[in-house]
Amino acid sequence: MQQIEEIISGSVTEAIQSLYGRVCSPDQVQLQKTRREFEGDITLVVFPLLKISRKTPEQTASDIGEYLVRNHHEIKQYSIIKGFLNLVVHDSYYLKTLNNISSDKSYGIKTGADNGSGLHTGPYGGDMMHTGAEDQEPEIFMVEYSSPNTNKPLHLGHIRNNLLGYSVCNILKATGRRVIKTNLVNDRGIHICKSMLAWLRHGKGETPQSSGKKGDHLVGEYYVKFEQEYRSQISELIAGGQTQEDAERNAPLILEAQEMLRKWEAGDPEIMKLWRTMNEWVYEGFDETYRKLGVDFDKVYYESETWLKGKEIVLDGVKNQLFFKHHDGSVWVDLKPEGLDEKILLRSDGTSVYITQDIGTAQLRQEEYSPDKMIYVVGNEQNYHFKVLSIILEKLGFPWARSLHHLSYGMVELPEGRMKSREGIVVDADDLIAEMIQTAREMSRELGKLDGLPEGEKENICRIIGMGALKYYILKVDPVKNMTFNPRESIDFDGNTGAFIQYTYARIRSVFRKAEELGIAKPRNVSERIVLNRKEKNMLLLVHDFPSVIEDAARAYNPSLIANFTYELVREYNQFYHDFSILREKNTEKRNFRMALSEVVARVVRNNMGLLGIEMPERM
RNA sequence: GGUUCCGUAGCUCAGUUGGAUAGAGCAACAGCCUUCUAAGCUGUGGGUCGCGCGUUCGAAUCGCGCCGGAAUCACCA
Repeated sequence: MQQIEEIISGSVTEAIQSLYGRVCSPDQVQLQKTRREFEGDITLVVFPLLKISRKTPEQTASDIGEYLVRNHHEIKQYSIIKGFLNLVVHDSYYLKTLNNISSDKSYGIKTGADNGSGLHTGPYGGDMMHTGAEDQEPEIFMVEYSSPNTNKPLHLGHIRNNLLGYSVCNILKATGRRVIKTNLVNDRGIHICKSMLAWLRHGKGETPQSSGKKGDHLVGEYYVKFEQEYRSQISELIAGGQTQEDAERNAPLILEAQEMLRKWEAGDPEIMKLWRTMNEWVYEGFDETYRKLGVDFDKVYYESETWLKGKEIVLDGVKNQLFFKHHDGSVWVDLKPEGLDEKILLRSDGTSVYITQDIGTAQLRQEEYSPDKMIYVVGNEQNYHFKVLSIILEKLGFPWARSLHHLSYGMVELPEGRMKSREGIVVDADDLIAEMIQTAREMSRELGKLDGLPEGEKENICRIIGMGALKYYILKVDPVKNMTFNPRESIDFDGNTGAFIQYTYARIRSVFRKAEELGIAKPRNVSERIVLNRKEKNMLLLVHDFPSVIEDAARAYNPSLIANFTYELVREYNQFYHDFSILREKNTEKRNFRMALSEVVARVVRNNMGLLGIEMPERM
């Protein structure tokens, strides 16, 4: 409600000045949307002003209401309920807004997000956002997301990560920031050695080509095989009298894997060759999953290329006495002054740990891109890690240390509880995607709505619906919260779902196809004298708010705000669609208005869903 | 045990600078298609906003203390 709120807020200040001869502070002028059950669009809460007016709430509200109606033609009338001054904004104001929006193809979107989801691009035409900031260099955001290990395929947790990261990037772009999407692939370490070892022992030369398996799944199978074998070795050792801990440390398989890691770090040609080969298989698999998910990256970092960098920085830190060495040669940082514990930075054998590598990568990113802000989309299980990382970078004196932001998101749980990869209770990303699309196919066949369309088009629509359902189901939830993934519910197409939103869009498109059939031209401009009904006004209010919702979502790194806003808008539209005719409206001015309104709603819906990475079907 | 996060209808979730009688969807039940797409719309029932105290004209929202759940505190990543 940016514009009108600014107008009203300004005139309330005026009113107070003129009525009571006092200046009030901006935070005393509290405006909000009028609740549904009362007449009005915007409500002024008068309680904070009573100290100034020294009158009753009713009298104060009445004074101000009177002033506003007299001095501002946008305000049509007012009513007072308790301490709430409800203001009715003139319909013509909203109609004017509609005309502005209609002619501004990039309404609410400052810079086109070139994500291939049909976002309207172009310069921002309106003047509702960021006034005065247009000349400044845009801020650069580097957003890291996905960051998989290369020993197994992507699962449901990665899906939330990828969708969140990708969507946040779109939203940031839409508010005019420059964004560099980045992925940090954990391609080295003990985990991949486990897969490699199991493959050497049992693989018999199996390749994706020879087996017809997707590369990441193939490698993942060997990882599972390793874990199984390792566990049975542990059991044997425990049966032989060892403690759990000793058994885990002494099992021959783990020793062999560790030996392999040492060889890798020493650059053993045989091991390197196998490592490259198996990682290549995984990348081909990942690429396919990313493509299906519709996410991509501008820059990919590999841990194997950055891990040494962190080591250098840490060793410098030792020289400068920021860190210290234990007798065994391991390097630590003391975080007790910060209320934390000591944290290891280099192992006693000199090899680097996870956080070492992250220090190096951060520095590398600064050298290459000098971003204003570095966002890490990483699960909340790593909250501690990122807290420590920030403190260490600050200790090291990097001026950009404070530009790190951990976009922490909650776990995805199944109705039965947490996913456990060791017990095979995981939702595989590829399986899930296939299942969603399959359900969309079955649903479409049942409803028969796509009958008669070419097979390819049908398939594409089902893909759009299935993926939309999945993406919406995940993105509508506030990132900070743990969420339950209920497979049955996720493929639901009723209610607050992606399909419901897509359906609304398809309906509007259908109206316009019909209009074309009937020879009804799209209106260019809408009369500003029309009397609006409740539904129409509600929608205009929402559309009017749209740019500020995107700003909020960008500020909070929270796509769910956009999802929920869009849901509210389409719910309103469906009620309107049910209660009123568009093309059959006899009054031409009204018909034109409703067409223009529908067109704008469709556009906002499409743009918003594009920010979530969700495509819109022309029919469904 | 320390730290951080979460707790709203049977279930999944909204509710964001503190504002009016806390909202949706799912599930259940009852209705609405000769019409621009019924993947829709309408209605009914369903709440100690985890509990308590405090701040305030006003608290789901802020503070403190409990209770419950999750994560984390590794020479794993």
